[in-house]
Amino acid sequence: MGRRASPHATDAELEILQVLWQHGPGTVRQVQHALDAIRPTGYTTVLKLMQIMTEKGLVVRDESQRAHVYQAAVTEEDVQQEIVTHLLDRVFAGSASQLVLRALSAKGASSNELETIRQMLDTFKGEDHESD
Amino acid sequence: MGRRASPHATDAELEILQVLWQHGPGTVRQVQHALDAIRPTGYTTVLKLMQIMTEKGLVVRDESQRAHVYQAAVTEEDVQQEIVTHLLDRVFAGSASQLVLRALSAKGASSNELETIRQMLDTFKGEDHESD
DNA sequence: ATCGAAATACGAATTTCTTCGTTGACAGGA
DNA sequence: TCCTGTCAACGAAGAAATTCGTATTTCGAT
Repeated sequence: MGRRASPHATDAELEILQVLWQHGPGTVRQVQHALDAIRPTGYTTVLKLMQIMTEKGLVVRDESQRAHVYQAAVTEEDVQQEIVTHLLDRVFAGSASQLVLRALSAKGASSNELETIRQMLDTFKGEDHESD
Repeated sequence: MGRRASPHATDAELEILQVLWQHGPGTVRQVQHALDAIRPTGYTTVLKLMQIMTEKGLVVRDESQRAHVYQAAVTEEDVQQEIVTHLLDRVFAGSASQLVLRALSAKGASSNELETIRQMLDTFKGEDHESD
């Protein structure tokens, strides 16, 4: 049958969204250049993707210029949240600590990052308190 | 055109792997019952998936019995690690702390879980030292 | 006004994912 | 033995994803 019940962005779409999130609004050409720097990517391929993303509502475009300017229509936060929620269900059986463990060992997080995470923990401890 | 060795387990495949990880080796019927309890799932659907997973090397099967017994051929750890690594690249631009943040807010982690995570942080601080 | 570069639109070809119907094999009981 | 229920095998159908070739439009420079 079809794909996911919830409108997930695909891998290729996520790559494009990352470019838009990091560099702000841009033309197809600009996005294609950014992607091509990482991996050979054709112009029409990127164009087609971005047209589909427009239909899906993942991006919006300003057609007032000859080279249309595209902009992310979903926030980085929302997309990240959705994917992580889905991931917890499907791969981690709901265990957030398992996920965190994998995230840490995935890249040998720096002390800097560890400190950032520690502060987040404190924040959460203050906000949300429920015993098990 | 064979299927790639062990690229990415799909969503449906991950559901099956979870059952095998949690309950150990089982027949198609057993897995189908487990999945059906969560969501209506046909027998032949599960069978087909597990046949494909065998080709991909995600599971192995013992055919000595009439009802073949399937077993996960990849560990939960490896699959989780692979997916998180991919996710960091594609959605979090390498920021582990961002991923952790989303994981925490995804389910309002319990104090119990927060404590577990805190301990993991200490472990990592001891193991890996970089900046700061 | 014309030519050429650059951009968009269109759609085809290919692959993968997911679901499920059908068929044939096989084992145990009446 | 023959019937019945269970199982694996096979393939097909439909949707989505991905890539890219070709046609068309448009802007600006000559």
